[in-house]
Amino acid sequence: MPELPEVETVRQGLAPFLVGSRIVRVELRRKDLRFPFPEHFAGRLEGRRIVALNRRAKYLLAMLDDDQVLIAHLGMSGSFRMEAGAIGAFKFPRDKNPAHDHVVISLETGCLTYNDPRRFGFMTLAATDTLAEHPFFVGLGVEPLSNDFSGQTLARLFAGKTTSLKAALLDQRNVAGLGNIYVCEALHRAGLSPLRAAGGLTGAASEILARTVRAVLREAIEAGGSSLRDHRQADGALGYFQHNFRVYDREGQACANPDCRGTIIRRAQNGRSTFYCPNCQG
DNA sequence: CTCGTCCCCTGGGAGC
DNA sequence: TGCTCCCAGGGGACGA
Repeated sequence: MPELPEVETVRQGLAPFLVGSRIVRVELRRKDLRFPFPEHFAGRLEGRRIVALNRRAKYLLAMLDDDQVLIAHLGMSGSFRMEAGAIGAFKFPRDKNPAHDHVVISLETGCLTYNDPRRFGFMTLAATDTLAEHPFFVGLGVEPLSNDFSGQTLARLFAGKTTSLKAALLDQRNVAGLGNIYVCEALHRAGLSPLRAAGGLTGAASEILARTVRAVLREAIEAGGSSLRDHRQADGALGYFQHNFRVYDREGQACANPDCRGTIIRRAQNGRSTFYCPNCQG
């Protein structure tokens, strides 16, 4: 699911409701998601005020007023939904208990529900000042929308690597936040074959690739992300970047590049589907 | 290092 | 309708 643009869309949608709001009650409807919830999870959240809502790679980070961070990862199918309402006025999802609503967080500003059919997502708590050393974050690569990301960065990261461009971009230790969709889309826009060795990139190609990665992420965020099955914006609205896919899930269709008469193909790389145009991606 | 494979889990779609 | 099989925005463990 959720790659960087979807997580960022969720962050932007939730921030107006969460930042400055106090957590009133936390209801856990099971003892675990991908991992067990930490000890006293609900109790450690209740009464806390959220002072900022940040994102690192595909992680959402709710900074709390006691210098703890609520870390949330959406896995493949996780989503948050915010139902705004004054305190006392919002309703805990009462009668209906939708099968995959696993966490319900009541705030002064409304009700935040975490839904995750496949339960590959998770939530945990960490101390703010140790976040950089936390196992989830210590090995994470560069943020592709930060000033640290450039063609030079890519060239340095990929130098000497024999692995494919596809695998190198998907590896969160290099660039953090890209997933299968946006790697495929960026490589197509850059005119680069996903099969090429990452270490063989020229300086010019690195620049183009860095630019297209940023462009495709920015456009996707602008579009509210890509809604395939599970992704929703925080208010429940669908993202619409999936209509702008040029290769992802377009096997057998004509290449979207107007100068190209190729046909999109799908092939497995590192156990995941890669979509690309063998004609214009060299 | 890099690869393939299997795993976590549920659901949707294709094909029979 | 129903069954089986394959596939899915992620990530990690393990062995070759």
